[in-house]
Amino acid sequence: MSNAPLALIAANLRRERDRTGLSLTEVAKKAGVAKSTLSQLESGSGNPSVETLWALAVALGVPFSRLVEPAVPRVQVIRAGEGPVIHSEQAHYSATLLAACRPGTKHDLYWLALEPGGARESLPHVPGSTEHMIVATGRCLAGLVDDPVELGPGDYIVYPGDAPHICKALEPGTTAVLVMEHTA
Amino acid sequence: MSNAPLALIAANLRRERDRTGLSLTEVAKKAGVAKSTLSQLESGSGNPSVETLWALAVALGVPFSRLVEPAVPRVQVIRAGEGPVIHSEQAHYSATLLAACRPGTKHDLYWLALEPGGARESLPHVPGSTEHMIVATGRCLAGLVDDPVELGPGDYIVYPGDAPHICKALEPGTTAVLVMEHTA
DNA sequence: TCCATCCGTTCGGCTTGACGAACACAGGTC
DNA sequence: GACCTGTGTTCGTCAAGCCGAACGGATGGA
Repeated sequence: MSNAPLALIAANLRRERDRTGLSLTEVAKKAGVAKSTLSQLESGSGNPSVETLWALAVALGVPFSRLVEPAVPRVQVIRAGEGPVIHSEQAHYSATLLAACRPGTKHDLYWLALEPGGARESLPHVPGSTEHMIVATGRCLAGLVDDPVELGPGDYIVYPGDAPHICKALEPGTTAVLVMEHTA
Repeated sequence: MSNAPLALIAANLRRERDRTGLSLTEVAKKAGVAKSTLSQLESGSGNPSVETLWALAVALGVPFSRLVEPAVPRVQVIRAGEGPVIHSEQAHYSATLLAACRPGTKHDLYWLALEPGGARESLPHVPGSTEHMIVATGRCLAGLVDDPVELGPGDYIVYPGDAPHICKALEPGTTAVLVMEHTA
């Protein structure tokens, strides 16, 4: 979240336009903005209005945020038990980080291995974050602290990550995938 | 991706400011913009420049895109076998959509149930997309068509979604979580 | 009641983004 | 060579965003 998104926007506009293979003139016409405006934006001068940038995003066929945020990466495999184990506070669970939230992406990916006994109770973290959990094997209790839900294999739950939530295994060998989505 | 983000921005600004509990005056001062400007923006009139909106996003402690895109939900559970099955071309596999890529988010979440026999070979889809797969149960062959990798429970793989890739069960009852990340 | 202090809104001004036209340049075609 | 059509750039003009100040309203002491 740098303080000067203008250069970033310039680079993004250029990159996306290159991707489509369209000319500056074509994109400008398609978006309904003056080509002079687009030219200035791609050169890094100028502070576009939201409407202008929006029109360009539509013309380029990309989501708005693609023009305002950094770019991104190929094939990688992490074998079970190989990845960096992030938390392991109690012996009752471990979380392996599979994919960290690189700049440009908006989610972390964890593999959870849970054992009955301790409840993993998380305090709210980053405001605006959302957690998605899919149970792979076993059974567990998950969701908000004041309204947990029992889940089995293949079950899926979403809940706000910025509210107190819980995750507690009901069977030995319970595993799950956790997608931590950062909207903030 | 409506064509009039102004009303959306207005609502988002108001909502985020309410969340912080700050007054209009405070936020404006913190962001370094005139409170008159913020007032107009929250009332839906006005088409802010990127810099202005950026400053407000920083002041509110939210990512830029949070102000430009629709809001999100709360707790939701999809039981195994309940969600909409998106593809089921061959009897050899089914994909259940758990979380669709809502505007503002950047990934789809699928639960895959695979049976040996057919190979699910996907043509490249959206340029710039990336797929993350974690095997829940069973074994399968996944990755790029010309260099597949054998995976077991808990194994994780990332690969570009815009290249030809494959997913083929090696055991009956193979299940996996698929995160389709849209960077474009 | 009066005053103080906050809230958010509405009002002129200055600044700046967006536009269209004119511009310089490159690659074809005759 | 002259000519046209495309590229992307740089100008001057106009509209609009942004600003600060002045405003009406709500609250809370003294």
